[in-house]
Amino acid sequence: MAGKQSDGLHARIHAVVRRIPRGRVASYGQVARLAGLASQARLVGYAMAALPDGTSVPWHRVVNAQGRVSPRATPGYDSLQRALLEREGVRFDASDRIDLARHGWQPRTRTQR
DNA sequence: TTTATGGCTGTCA
DNA sequence: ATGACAGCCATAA
Repeated sequence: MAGKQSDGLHARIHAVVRRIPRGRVASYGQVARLAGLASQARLVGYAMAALPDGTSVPWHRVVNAQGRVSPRATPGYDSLQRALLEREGVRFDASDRIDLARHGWQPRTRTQR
């Protein structure tokens, strides 16, 4: 294991984010929880921020618990995220909000439980 | 090493 | 519904 511990952490987060289907969104907390990092939603955000430009990780499918695109430090990226989501068919509310009940990613079929 | 901040979340007023 | 506080921990200076 010549790697660093953070590699596994990031890999785990990336794996979860990668599992988000197109046209769907997940919250940081949800991703964190699925990655085994319960209550560490921030780390997910940092892991996303650390992603390279040409990443294959659909970071734009990750939004906050309010179903909105979090205002990032870099201006322009927020609109980019929204554009990418709209491009996938995700609709935004008049308050720039996403209907999580409709576009929210559900890794488990809750209807059966 | 310490300090400060951050692509968050949940609870309380 | 909105606004303020605290908690979790990685990354940067």
